[in-house]
Amino acid sequence: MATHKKEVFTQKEQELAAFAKALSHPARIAILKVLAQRNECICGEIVEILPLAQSTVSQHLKELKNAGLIDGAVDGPRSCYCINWKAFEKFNNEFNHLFLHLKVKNEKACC
Amino acid sequence: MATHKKEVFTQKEQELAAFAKALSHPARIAILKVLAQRNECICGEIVEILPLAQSTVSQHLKELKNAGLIDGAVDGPRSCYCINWKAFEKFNNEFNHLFLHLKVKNEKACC
DNA sequence: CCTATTAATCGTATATTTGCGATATAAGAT
DNA sequence: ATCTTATATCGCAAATATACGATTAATAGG
Repeated sequence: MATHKKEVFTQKEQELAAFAKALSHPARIAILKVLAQRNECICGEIVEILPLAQSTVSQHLKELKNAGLIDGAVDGPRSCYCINWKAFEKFNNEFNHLFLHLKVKNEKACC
Repeated sequence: MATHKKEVFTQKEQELAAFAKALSHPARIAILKVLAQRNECICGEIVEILPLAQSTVSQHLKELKNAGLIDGAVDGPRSCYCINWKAFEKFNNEFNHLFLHLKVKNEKACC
């Protein structure tokens, strides 16, 4: 009946899942790649590069921004986005912390 | 009208997005934590630990398995799962490769 | 003020995800 | 063979996500 019992899980679990969710669509990966490659912040350029409608790109940007992975600023009539590297570092750290240090403990697979 | 234009993106982008999607739910993060902490492979224990129905847990396990993040083996009347560390390493490497080495290039934020 | 440009938002259609109970399956125990 | 235990799968309901066109908002330039 009910959907999404997210509240039941820990803060960390929800946070990590939220990060991962932001990365869970190829379009958003592609957007991040564009933002990472250009030193300048882009906006409508992304629309030209990706085979998606302007409104769709805008929506993906919004999700990335909500997740904290990018920053956005209004620059006159256009918008300027760039990657929030600190957030990426945090995600990477949390990810490594959660799993990779446990790897040493039980490297041997059991199945 | 049409949904999901995933095909339009590169193999790498789709692959990374698929990994991220597998991690994009707190329940799956929690399952992976349990699997990582126990040296032995678990199965129904997860159902007892998580506040989810057996069928729901089974479905999450299936998704993790499909994504290649865990391995599963039938052990008599029960099933045995464990983390596929190689897949995790691959995910981590791809992730770092895509973004973190670009960080050096343009550390200075622009927004 | 009017117009063009750029981006955000709204409305809508469709697809996917999530969750659960019920049922099926498979193997060990009796 | 039957019963029990442990999982997977099916079918369904509700929630989300994805994509797009159309519209709105905001600004720069004339």
